[in-house]
Order: sequence, then C-alpha cells, then structure tokens
Amino acid sequence: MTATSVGAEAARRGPGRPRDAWVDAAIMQAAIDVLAERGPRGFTVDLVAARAGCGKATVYRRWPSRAALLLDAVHRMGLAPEPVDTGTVRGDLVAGLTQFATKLRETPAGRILPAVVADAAFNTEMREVLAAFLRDRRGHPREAVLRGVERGELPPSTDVDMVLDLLGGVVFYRELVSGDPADPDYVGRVVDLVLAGVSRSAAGGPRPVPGPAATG
Amino acid sequence: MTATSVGAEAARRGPGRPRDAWVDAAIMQAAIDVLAERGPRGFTVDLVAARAGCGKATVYRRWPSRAALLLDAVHRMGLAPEPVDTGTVRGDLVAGLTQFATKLRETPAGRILPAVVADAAFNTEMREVLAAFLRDRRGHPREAVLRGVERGELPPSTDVDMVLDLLGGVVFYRELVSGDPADPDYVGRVVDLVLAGVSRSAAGGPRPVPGPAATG
DNA sequence: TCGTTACGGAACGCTTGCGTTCCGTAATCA
DNA sequence: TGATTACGGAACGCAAGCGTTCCGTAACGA
Repeated sequence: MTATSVGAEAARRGPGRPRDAWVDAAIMQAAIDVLAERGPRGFTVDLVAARAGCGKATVYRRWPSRAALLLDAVHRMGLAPEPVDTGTVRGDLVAGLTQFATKLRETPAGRILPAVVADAAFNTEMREVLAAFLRDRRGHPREAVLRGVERGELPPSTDVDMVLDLLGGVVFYRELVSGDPADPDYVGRVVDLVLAGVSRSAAGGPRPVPGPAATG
Repeated sequence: MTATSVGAEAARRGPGRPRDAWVDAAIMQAAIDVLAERGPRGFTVDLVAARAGCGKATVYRRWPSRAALLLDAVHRMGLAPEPVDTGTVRGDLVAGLTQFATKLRETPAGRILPAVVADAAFNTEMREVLAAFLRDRRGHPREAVLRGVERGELPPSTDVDMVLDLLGGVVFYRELVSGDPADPDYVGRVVDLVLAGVSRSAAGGPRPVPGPAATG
C-alpha cells in the first residue's frame, strides 16, 4: 500500500504547491543508505530526514510511520534478478548466482537482507516481504534448471527445489554468514559439484556412495 | 570476560551475604528466553529482570551493561555440536546435520542465530562471536569428511570446505531463511547428492556435465 | 550484636526517538 | 492577488529504556 501510494499521491492535481518528486527519491535513497549503514536499530526518521536534507514533516507527509518507511526501503533495496539464458544449465546457474553474489557484496542489499531474515522471525510483515523476495528470486534459476532437464542435460528425476536450496543456500551462507566471497571461480566449482551430484544420484540409484574401501 | 567472571565472583568469599547462584541462572535463562521471544530490539534489562523475578540492581550487580548481558546470552544459547562417529561419512554427516537442524528448530538458538548474523554486520564483538561459533561448529563435520577421505569413501581431491559450505549452508537456509524444515529425510537426500557430486567431480574430470543432448 | 553485602522493589535523572505542531518561505491555481 | 499546499527547520509532548540510587529486609562473618 504505502509503497505504491507515494507515486500516485505525487501525481494527483489539486490546489497548492505540488509535491517534489526529487524529495521522494532523496528520502528513499537516504532510507536505504541509513538502513544499510546503521542497521534496523540505527534506522531513525530523524537521521533519514537529515541525510535526505529535508524536514521530518516532509517525511511524514509521505509515509505514516517509521515502520512503513523501513518496510518500503526494504522493498526497494534492489535485488531483482535479471534473466539469463546462455544455452546450458551450468552457464545459466553460474551467471545468475555470480550476479546474485556480486549484488550481495556490492550493494546495500547485502547489509539489509540479513536484517530482514532476522526480523522475519518476529514480524509478520517482514516475513511476507522475505517470502515474496525468495519467490521472485527463485523464478529464473528454476526455469534454468527446468530447461536443462528438457534439454537432457539433467535427468528427469532432478529435484529442482533441492538444487536451488543448495546453490542459493551456499551463496547466501558464504556472502552473508561466513563472510567469504562467492566469486565466479567458487560459484563455478559449486555448480559443477551439484550438477554432477544430480546426474550421478539419478544414474547411481539409491546408494550413490560406495561402502568403505578395504583399508587393511 | 563477563561470561567467565560471573561464576568466579559468586565463588569468592568476603564479608556480607553471598551471591545467590540460583539468581545467576534465573537471569541468564530469562535473558535467553527474552532474546529468543522478542529479538534484540525487545531485549530490555527491565524485561529480563522482571522475567527472572529480581530487581534491575541485581542484574547490574552481575553484568555491567545491557550489551554485556546480551552478548553473554548469545554465548550460552546452546548450539555446541556433539561428536558423532557412525563409521561412514554419510552416517556422520546425516547425524550431525540432523542434530544441528533439530536444535535450530526446537531451541531458542534458532531464533537467536539470525539476529547474531544480522548484527555481525554492524558490531565487531558480535562478528567475533559468530566467527567463533562457525569455527567450533565446523570442527566435527570436517573431521568426519577427512575420515571419509582416509577410508577411501571420498577422493583425495575432495574440497572439504566446499562440502561443509554446501551442507551447512543448505541447512541454515532451510531452517532459518526459507522456513522449510531440514528433516532427516531431506538431510539424507542432500548428503547423498553432495557426496555423489564429490565422487563424480573427481572421477569425471573438469567437465562433469555433458553438453546439451540433441533435442531434435 | 554489629558491620557488610545481597535481595526485591521502586523511584530517579537522563537520553533517544517517535510523531506532531508551528514558523517563515516558496510554488501553484483560481 | 488571495487561497492552498509543500518546503526546510525547529520545537514540542510523550514514552521507553538505560544505568543509578535508595529503601526495608535477609543472610553471612566476626
């Protein structure tokens, strides 16, 4: 509601001085920056307004509360995936995951997303934001894997969700939890490992790992 | 410092009424509960004291500040891994990961850990707590994988850290981010997939995934 | 018994931050 | 020109929470 009503209100014509669209953008950019730099605990309306170079009243003319502004900033942190289609599963996955990892590392989103995940445990609205984010984020890679199955690169029994969990999880873990980067080389090797596992799991049947070799 | 000094201080003998060790425990348990139920934002000394059934002064006699108490509560949230040795890599990994997933789901740690990760981006002490946690947590599974290599279950070229990243990452992701459980069945299939990938990556050389099959 | 320290509980001063209100100025419409 | 609304900026009331202090009571050693 809040997110979409801003533009609409700015566009309406009535008597008096119209809203300044530049101020809308300045406040939102300041909100994203403050959220990324100081975290949810340091996200204050006073600081956002100061950073945007406007008065608090100007902020409250557009958003009804601190919570609404914070939620809107999360919505707009900019992690929308761009579609890729290189012709192979491996190419698509490596490109998509590298793109994702780079954004986590180099945009405010990487500092904001962990806070969203943490807050989702206590906040219904944040939980919905996170769910929507994950849904949107998995669409393209899911299609990439499905294309791979259609092409015959991967077996029909491929567990698509498990592949996405593994690859998304490891990038998330490295970039946001352990702090190690998921660079293109690493992503390439991870994708190779997982795709090899998918192929071999299907081909090898229910016991893909051999018993211990004779050691004595 | 704070964490270890509590017991020591309670043990010292001097004039006057001695500290009540039960109160120590009540405050710490209340702190863990409040942190898990309300999150870092709702973690207030007043609430912890009320929950523990004691006065705020009694809390401040033991911890110098809210931050110290919070950090101590994080230290004691209880996610220490228990060693497992079933005789196979698969058995060890499935047991250890299932144990980890269960604790994340059924103890306060699962609600606290994401907050720790999020706060680590802004707080040096929390970053150190997280680093120590990850180091401790990876020890046993690392040894399990190394035993598997020694036994010949896995190739010598196995990238141990990548295996741990993948398996730890996917459990973390499912339990704490997407909200889907990593139950024993799921864990078993994930471990199978990853171990199959490790074996096949080594056996198949640098191009584990075949090119697209002829599609028509 | 006396001095010392801990206890639960209440109150305190202080700071921070939310959301509101008001000011003088600027932009737009009738 | 006058009415209306937005602007940056400052101030306000209010609530929450930190850390401290004090109270009367309780437990310990000398």
